[in-house]
Amino acid sequence: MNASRTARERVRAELIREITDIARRRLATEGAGGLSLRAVARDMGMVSSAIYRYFPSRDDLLTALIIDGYNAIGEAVETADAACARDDFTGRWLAVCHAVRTWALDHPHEYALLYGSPVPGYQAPEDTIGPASRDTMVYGRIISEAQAAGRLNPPAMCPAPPGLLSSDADAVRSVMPGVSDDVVARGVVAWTGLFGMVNFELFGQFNNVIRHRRELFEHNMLCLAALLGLPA
Amino acid sequence: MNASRTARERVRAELIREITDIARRRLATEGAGGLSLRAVARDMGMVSSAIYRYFPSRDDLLTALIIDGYNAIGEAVETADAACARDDFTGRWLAVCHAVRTWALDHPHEYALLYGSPVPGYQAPEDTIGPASRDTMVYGRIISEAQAAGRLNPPAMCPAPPGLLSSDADAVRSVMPGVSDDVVARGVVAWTGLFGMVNFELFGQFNNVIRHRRELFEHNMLCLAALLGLPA
DNA sequence: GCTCGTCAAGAGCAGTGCTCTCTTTTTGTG
DNA sequence: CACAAAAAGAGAGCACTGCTCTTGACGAGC
Repeated sequence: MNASRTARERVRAELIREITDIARRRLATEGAGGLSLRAVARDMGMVSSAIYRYFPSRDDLLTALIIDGYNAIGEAVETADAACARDDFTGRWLAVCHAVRTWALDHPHEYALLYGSPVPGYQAPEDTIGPASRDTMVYGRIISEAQAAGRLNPPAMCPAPPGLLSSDADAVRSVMPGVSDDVVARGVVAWTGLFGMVNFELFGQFNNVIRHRRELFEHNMLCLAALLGLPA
Repeated sequence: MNASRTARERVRAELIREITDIARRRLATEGAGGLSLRAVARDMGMVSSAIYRYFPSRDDLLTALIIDGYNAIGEAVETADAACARDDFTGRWLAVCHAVRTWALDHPHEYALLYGSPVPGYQAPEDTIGPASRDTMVYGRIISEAQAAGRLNPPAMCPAPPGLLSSDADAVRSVMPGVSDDVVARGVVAWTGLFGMVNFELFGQFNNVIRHRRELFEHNMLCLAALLGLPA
């Protein structure tokens, strides 16, 4: 009986996988707003109402895609980091930056779903926050390990962070242990700077202005690395 | 005849203004995806088809809102900058940062329309690129004037920008004349860093992590000011 | 006064998310 | 093996969307 129940479960899981695959493909061509359950159903030769057996609403399908997306970019970042020498902290940071940018360029609509404007009327459920931090955890580990190795020497240029921020710094330190409030703040600058750069490129703010985007990106990420105090 | 034609034109212009006002109000509550011409028409006691006399398509209405939005944030940035002493370059930068952030928090959906993911299926027409750079021009002027006043002393920490980037730097220098390639690159870092920070706050990446957002924002913008070489 | 352009109004098309009912298929159990 | 229960598919239907087309009224210029 366990096997038979698994049989049904298996075809169900298979269908769910197929639905998300088709939805992802449609997402890539039409964008998040053009994602329609009816169209997905049509693509699989299913009647529109049947799809509600698998995803009770459009938002649930969206949630599945978001979780998959976070896991995909998280995995991309993890493998990029893993390919570097452990003590090449700047190289690891740069690899993470390029992994984020490359994944974003390869999956623009999925990236927009994760880091762009929230889909109107859609509220991200709790299930997304776990996968959502996979990439950030890799980043935090790099900083922490650089700190622990004594290779993190942030140049004295930023003002001291206001003491008010130490409680927030504690929260950040859960993914980036062992660093000072100052490094936490710089860490947020670099991390948001990375995504700010990717957003500008992807969302069109660089159109007709910046042509050598990869080069500028890499150079700017090195600037942020210097701000972080990673070795040159 | 000129007066009468003007009379007609006047009521037409008045209606267009009313439509965009209502659309903006709906945008604020429903978001870009929920912007519906029929709903706007209903709000003004108009039959849905009549609205197409004024905006031939939903995208045209969106374009109008985008242009208005760029002008609004541009104006906010301009007045914030104008309120500062001309030679307080760091203060002007900080004022610009806060103006962007405050405007974004006050008009989240409009901001998302401008700096968030592009609306699927919507292609921004040429008319938007002028107003789109109002805020950037203020920013560029601050950097240029600081440079001209000899108050821009970027700390030696970034690597030299690759020569490949000098053509892109020329393009950027059209809004930020008189600065080196190095300053151009740092300028892009700071500008994208500003919007990266605002995006993270607005799009939810700081949820459950950062509580003192204004304080962290200001501190981080000061870090970026230091990276730019603005006086402390 | 008549014509012509502008506008409001309505019907209609194709599409959407989602719900309901009805039927078929599959499954675990007496 | 037969049968009730659970799950899935199919279809109709509701209220909504953007957009088009036609019809009829109104006002300005010849």
